[in-house]
Order: sequence, then structure tokens, then C-alpha cells
Amino acid sequence: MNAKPPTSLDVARLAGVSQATVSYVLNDRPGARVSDETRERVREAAERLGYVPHAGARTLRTGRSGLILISMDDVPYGPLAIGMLEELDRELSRRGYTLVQYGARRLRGVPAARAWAELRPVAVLAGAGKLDEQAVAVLRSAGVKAVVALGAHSSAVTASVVVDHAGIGALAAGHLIDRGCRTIAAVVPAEPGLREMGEHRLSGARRVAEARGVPLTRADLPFSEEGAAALLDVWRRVDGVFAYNDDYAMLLMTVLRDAGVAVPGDVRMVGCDDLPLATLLRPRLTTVRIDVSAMPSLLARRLEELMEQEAPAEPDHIHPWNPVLVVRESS
Amino acid sequence: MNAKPPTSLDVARLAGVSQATVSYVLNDRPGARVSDETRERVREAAERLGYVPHAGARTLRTGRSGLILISMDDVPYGPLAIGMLEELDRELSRRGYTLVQYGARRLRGVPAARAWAELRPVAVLAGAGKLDEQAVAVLRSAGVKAVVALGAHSSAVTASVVVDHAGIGALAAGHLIDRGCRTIAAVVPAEPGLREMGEHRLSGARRVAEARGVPLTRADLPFSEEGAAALLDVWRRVDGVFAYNDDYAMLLMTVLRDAGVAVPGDVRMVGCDDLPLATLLRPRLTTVRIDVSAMPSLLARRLEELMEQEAPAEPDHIHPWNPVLVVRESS
DNA sequence: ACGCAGTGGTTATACGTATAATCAGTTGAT
DNA sequence: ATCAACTGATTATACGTATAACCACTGCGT
Repeated sequence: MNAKPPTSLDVARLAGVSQATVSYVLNDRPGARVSDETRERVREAAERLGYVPHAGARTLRTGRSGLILISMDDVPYGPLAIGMLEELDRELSRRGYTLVQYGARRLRGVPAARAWAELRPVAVLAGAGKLDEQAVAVLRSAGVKAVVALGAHSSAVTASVVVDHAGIGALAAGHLIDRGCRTIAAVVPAEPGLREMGEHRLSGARRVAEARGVPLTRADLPFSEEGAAALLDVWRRVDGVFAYNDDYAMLLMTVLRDAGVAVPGDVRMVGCDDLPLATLLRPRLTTVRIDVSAMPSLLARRLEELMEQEAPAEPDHIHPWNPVLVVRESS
Repeated sequence: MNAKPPTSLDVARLAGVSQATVSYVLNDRPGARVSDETRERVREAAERLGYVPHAGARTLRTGRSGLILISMDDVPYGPLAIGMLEELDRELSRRGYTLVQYGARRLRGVPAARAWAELRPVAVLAGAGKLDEQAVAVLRSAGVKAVVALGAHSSAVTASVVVDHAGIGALAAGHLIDRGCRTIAAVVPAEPGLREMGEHRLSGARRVAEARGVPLTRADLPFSEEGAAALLDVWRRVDGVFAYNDDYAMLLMTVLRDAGVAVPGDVRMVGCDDLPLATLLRPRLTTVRIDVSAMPSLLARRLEELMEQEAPAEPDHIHPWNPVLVVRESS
């Protein structure tokens, strides 16, 4: 009942062959010369015993683990991130790698890197905020071939996948101005986890607004009705708002309705993410959808390159995201 | 530049001691007799080399891994699940375990179990739908001490953590009847991932409704405005609706408003989850909040028990969730 | 008869770690 | 002076796997 897990040696004994033969058969190594009947005997014995190889032992022997670690706890969890993760998982497992999420207790920097390094992964993907130069050095020293930072800006120390937040802001602001807005506001969330991305979206909006001669107000907003109500004079002064995302847009539309400000009559509104709730709002919400469908396969390919080559890659970045405007009634 | 990762033997050489001494010092084993100065030398050498132990080798030697796998892809991701996961992570790492999310490519049954078993985890938590009897046997055979099913109902084959969905439905229905509703409806989502939980919530609501002599209509609803509009005669026939969760409640409130049905005047509405959007709806949404704050520490303790004892535990279950009614304006 | 290539395996070893077993010195009690 | 107990280490080994190196045997051309 409480026996030890069967090993390849157990399989070998049952099949009447040597342990080496078992290894050759089960991994079907190209060069191995084993007769078909022996192969069958080995496979059957493995099946009977319920043999499952010991990943740790294999890693120890080969020096490579096939394990890819991803730490998502910098990146906001949403349907978007989940879907992307699933697809990435599929792409990587197809290539023989195992994708595993490991947040490392919200550690960051070197302590987080040490925790990851213990597992001797072949690649680590982590929020840019968790990877400083020393942390990357720890990972490299532990044999991690590919270190990729995920975040809003590219990293100077390693390859990275950056989300083009500025592009989102630019798209939203451009649309508002196209609709005739003469003064606009852009929301920057006050929440620590979101503020940085808010700043980036703001900067993109600001760039477009300046280029087209439209004044832009920055609105630092905590996610609460009181917070939104406290800025009522801001919303009354402008005729267009980029609300950072759909949740904030819903918050604002609720508060504006209570205050008697008409959307889009008095102020046009644009969100981001194209959440299901966007079409449920009245008026229906114009939003920026981020198309990430191209991202998993691109990232998987890039990872494969990085893991195969010997030298650590020069820091570069890809941003395989495509912001698309979905125009509805609120703008 | 591309050197191999430093081993405990490298540390030993630099410190001028044996590899065994390094192991004793870095794990500071209670019985080990090593002088303080030697300890210091070893620690310094390890620091200098950036030594990180090799988890695979350690697992191989000791036979235990400290790795706990959780597969969340049955359980719906939301702020609730995320928060719970973080707290569970904290509880387990405090006890010396490493919590890792591993979805296993959405495999289920034996194939998923084999993938998990390769890592020789000490515990596996997975959606009840992924764990059939054979899968559990595979895990047990691979030395997994604790196998815990997560889901809406208890498992006959292993310990489980069940969410008391029936209790949620009962609480919501009881509240509606308290408010004077004489005929109520309960939403069951048509989405494959949610339907089962919807059935459980429905059953709880039905139990209470029958006990109090109130007719209850089941409403199978896909998440779309067309779907909700197609059932308009249902909503018109009842004076209370338990909407499964807040998202569905928002969908219904939007459609009902468009159709001229007043909430709560014509029909009272109760959601579930207490999402931020619940307070942003007009009228503000009455909802069932699930208090999961007690869950992580309870689960961690239970896991610890299971992992320490030798015999596989008899299937039992805990449901450390506390549904709480949050009454607002919609009911 | 002899080498020689091909077939179907086996033997031996290393990966990095934890730990039981051992050992050389030193101290202390009698 | 002798033995026991303690201190501070070292030596040796096993965990499960992959793979290089080796080996016995058969068939075959000369």
C-alpha cells in the first residue's frame, strides 16, 4: 500500500532486461538498437507497474529540466491574461516544455530568483518589477537559458515582452479628438498595482493630445464612488474622458449619471479591455480591445530561440499586441 | 560566462571543508557538530559563489520534494480565487513547502496525474473533475501523500474541499422569500464551466423554496442580452430572481431595465460574489458574499496532517466558506 | 579459416545532495 | 595512566536516470 514509487529498474526486472534498455525504449532514442518484441515487453511492464519517470533524477542526469517558470503576480489577472496563459501553455507543451506558475511568495529580486533557481528551470518569465540585474545574474548562474521580463516597459538587463500601454492611450485620445472633443481627461488609477500602467497610457494620450493641440487633464482616481465624486469638477470641465479601463469607466458612468452629467452628450467616454460589461452599460461603452492572439506563439518561438542558443541574448523586446478600437455609444 | 552552476562541492572546496560539512551547515541540521568559525566560512563561500541548492538532487536523495501542485483551471479565476491562492501560498511557504500552479495542459484523469507525478510533489490539489479513481491511484503510487479535490461536491475517492453552493442558493432564496416574494426564479448558467455550480446553487434554493411553499422556476441562461431577452416571460412571471452571480445579475438588470421591468419594484434581484460592480449598479445590488478568509489556514493545516501521516486518509471534506448576505437596494 | 560489419543488448558511471558511519584529537574522571 | 565521552570534522554511499563504452553473437564475403 505504501510502497515506494516504481523505478526504471523495477520495470527492467519485470521485463527481464537491463535498466539501460528501459531508458532507451521509453525515451525511444533514435540510435538505440532494441528489437520490437523487447520494446513491447518493456512498455507493457512499465504500464503494469504504473511507472512514471522521476523528473528530478532526469534533470540531475541531463542537466536540463524542461521546466519553464512564469510568475504572473505582477501582471493583473483577468480573462485576457488567463487566455493568453492557456495558449502559451499549449504552445510550450507542444515543444516538450512544462509551464508552471510560481509566484515565489511575492518575493522579488534576488530572493525570488533563488527560489526559482532551485528548480533549475530552463526559462523564467516574470514581471519586470521582480527582475533586477542581480536577480537575472542569479538565474543565469543557475543555468537558466532564457530570462524574460513581462511589463509595461522594456528591461535594460534582459529580453522582455512589453505591453504597448502608450499605444492604447494614444488610440483612445485620438478617437476622442476625432469625435470633436476639445478638452479631455485621462484617468490614472491610484491603486499601486495599476498606477504604473496608468502612467504609460496617460503618456500616450498626452502625446497625441499635444500633437493635435488639445489640452489634457490627468485625473488620479482611486476605485471608489467617493473618489470619483470628489473629482466632479474635473469631469464637468472636459468633454472627453479616457477612463483607463472598463471597470473605471463603469465607475465614472455611474457617478456621472448620479450627478446629472450626460454621456456622451456632455462628456464622451472610452474604456479599455472590452469586458462583457461594456455592452451591458447604457450607453454601451466604447473601449479599446487588446488583441493578444498573436502573442503566445510569438513568445514561444522567441523562448525557443533563447533556450537553444548558448550566449545570453542581448536585451531586446517584442510587443505583439494590437490595440483595436471598439466604437459603441458612449463616445 | 557559461559556467555550470556551482554545487555544494564547489562551496566545500572554497571553504576548505568537505561537502558533507557544507550540507550540514547550510541546512543547519540540529545534530551537526560544526564550529562557529567553520559555519561562517561555509556561509561566506556559498554567498560568494552564489550557490543555490539543486531541488531535483535534494528530492532524489531525500525522497521528499516539498512541492505542492495546484491545478486551478477547473475553478473559475476571480479576485476571490486569486486572494485565496496568495494566502494559501503564504501559509504553505511558512511551513516550508513550495506551492506551484500546474494546469497540465488541461489534461484530466490519468494523463494529468502522470504529468504531475513526474515532479514527485508531496501534495496535489486539483479540480474534482480532473481526479478520477485511477488518477488518484497514479498519484498515490508516485508518493504523493495528500490528494485533495476542489469542487462543488465531495469526492468519493479522496479528501476534498467543497464549496457550499447549495448554501448560497438557500441563503439567497430565503432572503427573497423574507422580502415577500411569492414566486421566484433561479438562474443556471448555460456555460459549461459554470453550469454545474449553477445546479448546486439551484438545488439549495429549491430546497428552501419547497420548505416554505414558494414555487421556483429554473432559468437556463447563456451570458448574452439576447439570451436574457428570450426569457422575458420568465422574469415577468416572477417577483424575485437569484441571478447565480453578480455578472449575471448585471446582465439581467440591464435587460429588465430596457424592457421596462422595475427592480426591485416588479422583481427583486440577488447576485453573488459582491464584486465591485455590485455597488455601482442602480439600484445597488444585493448579493451573497463568500467569506473565504478562514479557508487558506484551514486547508494548510489539513494538508499538513495528510502529508505527515502515513496511511492515505479516508475521503472526507471540509467546506470552510461562509456565505453572507449583503443587502442593498435591489431586493 | 578469418576478418568485419551489423544486431541486440549489458555494464559502468556521473549528475548533486543528505546522512549514516567512522575517525582523529582533546578533555575529564577515576 | 587509562578509558570513556565529547568535539569537529571526514568518508562513503544511495537516490533514479541517461548515455558512453563495451560485449557476445550471427551472417557473410573472401
